[in-house]
Amino acid sequence: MAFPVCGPRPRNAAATRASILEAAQDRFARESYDDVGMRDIAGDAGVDPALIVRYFGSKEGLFRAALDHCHEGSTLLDGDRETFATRIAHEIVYGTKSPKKMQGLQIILRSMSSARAMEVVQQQSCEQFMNPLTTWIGGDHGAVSARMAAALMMGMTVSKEITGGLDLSEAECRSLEQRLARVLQDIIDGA
Amino acid sequence: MAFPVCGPRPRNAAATRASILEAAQDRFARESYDDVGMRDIAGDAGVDPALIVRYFGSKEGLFRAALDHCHEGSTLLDGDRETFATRIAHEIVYGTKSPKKMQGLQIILRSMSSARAMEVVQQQSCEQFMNPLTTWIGGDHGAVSARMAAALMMGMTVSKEITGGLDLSEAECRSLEQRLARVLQDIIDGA
DNA sequence: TTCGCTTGTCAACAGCTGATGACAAAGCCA
DNA sequence: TGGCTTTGTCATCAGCTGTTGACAAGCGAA
Repeated sequence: MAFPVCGPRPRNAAATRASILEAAQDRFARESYDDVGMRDIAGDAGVDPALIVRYFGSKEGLFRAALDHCHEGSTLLDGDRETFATRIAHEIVYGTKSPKKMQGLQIILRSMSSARAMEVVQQQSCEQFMNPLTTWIGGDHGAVSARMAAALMMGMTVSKEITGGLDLSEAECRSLEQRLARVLQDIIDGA
Repeated sequence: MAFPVCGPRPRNAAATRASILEAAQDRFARESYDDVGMRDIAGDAGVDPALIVRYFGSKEGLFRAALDHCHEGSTLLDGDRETFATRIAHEIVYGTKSPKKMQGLQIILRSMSSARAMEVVQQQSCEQFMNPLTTWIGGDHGAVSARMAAALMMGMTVSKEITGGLDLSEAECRSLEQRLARVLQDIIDGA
């Protein structure tokens, strides 16, 4: 990621841009828009902060680009419809702290309450998350089902975040996984 | 709230303290910890910012006091167990933007991703929200059920927040309310 | 070589933030 | 009255933030 050798960074605009973008994604997935500084991202990418401004215009521009670059609305929906709920439930209960699969969702949740990032979050969460889910579920009650399913997924992520990981026993984790899968499947089936 | 007449505020420590606390609650329920400034709260309360520091020690102290002062874990659970889900569902779907009933929950969600407020949020959300809910639900699967119920409630609130209110038709709102109530009731019943 | 464009770095700025300590006045007690 | 504490205000500070413009160096073209 960062460049170990001293001296200026090798001249490679595309690679540098990619480094910045990746660093931004990682940071924004872990900390809120306000808590992440340009100097933090620049440091991670091994780059001067001024370069970020040149490439992405502003911090908000970088944030938008980072969120844009997460195409997970589709990857999350990849797979059989019958196993959707079990896959998601497993990911939620046993998934790692910062899973690449849900990086976009993490970024959205982290910065949803920052006034500066709000506009970007609103737009992107609709385009990348809610709308794909709604059409994927389909049917007359697609919008309502999508709302509920998204709420459960986001809520569980928030809940984990707030209490610092779900502190449940092994048996409780299994129970949670099963019940989560069942409720989720019922929701998307329109039960 | 603020004092219309010019000149210094009348000398009344208790009332002034209460004014600050109320202003802080309203602000923190609407904006994130980072977005709310001492000067904002002081302005709302009609007080000099320095006075806040004297009464509450620091911004974090004020935030903790504001969150402490919300005893809604109990008020939210007031009422019959059979109608719990319908009450909550109605509140979520048709509740006002900043309901007094869920002010504590709003504050928690707004500032959950701010590093500075994190510690306070973690502690308070357990004491005021998760633990009461867990014991209220009771039984062997109380902890798991509480997790899921809380996730659904928080997730719906987050979802509304992210998309700027749930833009659904009247019929969809009714459908959402009904389905939400049913799912929620099933969760707390351990189905 | 020399020119010109690209890529990266550096120092610095204006703006805002939370916090501090000196100060003024009110109210109370002797 | 005179002195003391409480209550509120003011000016100001150090620290951090995003952003800017000047500067240095790489690198291909003429």
